Amino acid sequence: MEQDTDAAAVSTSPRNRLLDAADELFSRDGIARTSVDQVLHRAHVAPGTLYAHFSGKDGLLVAALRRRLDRWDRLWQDAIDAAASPADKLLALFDAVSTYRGRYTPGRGCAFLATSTELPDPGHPAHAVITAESTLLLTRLNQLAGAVTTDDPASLAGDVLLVYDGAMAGLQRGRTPDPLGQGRALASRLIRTRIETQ
Amino acid sequence: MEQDTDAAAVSTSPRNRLLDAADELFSRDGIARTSVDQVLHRAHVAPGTLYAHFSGKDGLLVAALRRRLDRWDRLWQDAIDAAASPADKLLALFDAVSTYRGRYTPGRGCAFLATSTELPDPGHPAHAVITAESTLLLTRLNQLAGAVTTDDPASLAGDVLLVYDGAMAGLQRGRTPDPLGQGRALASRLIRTRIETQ
DNA sequence: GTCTATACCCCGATAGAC
DNA sequence: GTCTATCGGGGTATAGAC
Repeated sequence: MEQDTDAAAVSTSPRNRLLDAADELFSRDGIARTSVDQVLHRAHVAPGTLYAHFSGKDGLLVAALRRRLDRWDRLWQDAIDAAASPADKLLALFDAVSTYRGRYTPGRGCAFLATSTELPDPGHPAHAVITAESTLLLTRLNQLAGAVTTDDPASLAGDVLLVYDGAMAGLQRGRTPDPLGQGRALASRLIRTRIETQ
Repeated sequence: MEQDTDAAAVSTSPRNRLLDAADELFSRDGIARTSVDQVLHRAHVAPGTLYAHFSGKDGLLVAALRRRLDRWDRLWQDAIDAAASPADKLLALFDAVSTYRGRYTPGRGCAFLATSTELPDPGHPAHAVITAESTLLLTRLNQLAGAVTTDDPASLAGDVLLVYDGAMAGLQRGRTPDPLGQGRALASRLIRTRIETQ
């Protein structure tokens, strides 16, 4: 046995290997269906090591979500900074998702949407990170929409968020080939309409 | 003990009580986090009865999803028939969701999206019902879009599906108050734009 | 910090009387 | 069909040596 299921898993610290394994398996197979044993095996780590670094499965999940949100925050901001026009800065949301999925494990969709589905209890510790992601999306989209139009930017931000959520759900469902591209195209049209009619 | 957690649960057959309990608990707390014991207790039914009617927890889930899809199919079609214009028939999708949520247990969002998240394995028996829901949405939306515009109706149908998925994900996340109303409004604008520019 | 071994619990499913 | 009692298995978490 002892076959390497993940080649990169052995090159970093046990803590990082645990986060990598958790991130990938939770996203791919679901949280409840992924046992701690599977995570340990994939990370090449012993049980005690997990409980030395995290409070348990929940603690590992929260840490993985937090890392995911940090990475996403930075990557999205970089995409915004690289965009030239206000419209492109708003559309950078969709490009950033593509970049994220290319750089890290694509998974099956949005980990925050998936976690809020699997653990609907607002009292669960993961809920804090889920809420933080919502706050980040809402505040940043509102800022960016304000640079595109002065006529009810909150409404534009809400529309873009709705389309974004649709793309995330579309990735999860997998019934259409490219929900991200479709969402970007629709958002682009929405923005253009706003600019024209103001 | 022996307290009634659900008043209506005792008035129908054991099979229906099981379906009601499963539908509500799976949707509210998640499938994995809902134990068979909880379903049995809520349905006031003994273990053997469940396994006399269904193959097990999975079988119960599939049957509950199937009933959900049947109800949704009928209810949506009724809303379409009641609508006057082609545009309203396309928008009936969002009204039908509101009606469904009012008539049956609202739950936290879309059971098919939630199930595809919790059980991503395409080999799982629930996958057949999930696919059937996708097919129903796609085919019916394409038909309805064809009555609205002759210029690339598939694209309009795809946009409406994206907005619908966004509303479903929005219900799940619960970060904005009324994703369904917002989705209906956005879809209405998309349809109007198509009619004007053709 | 990391390993092997294991405790302890809950879950899904079944057995057998009625 | 419905009840009570229970079996077997896999789950999370911990203990104790190194």
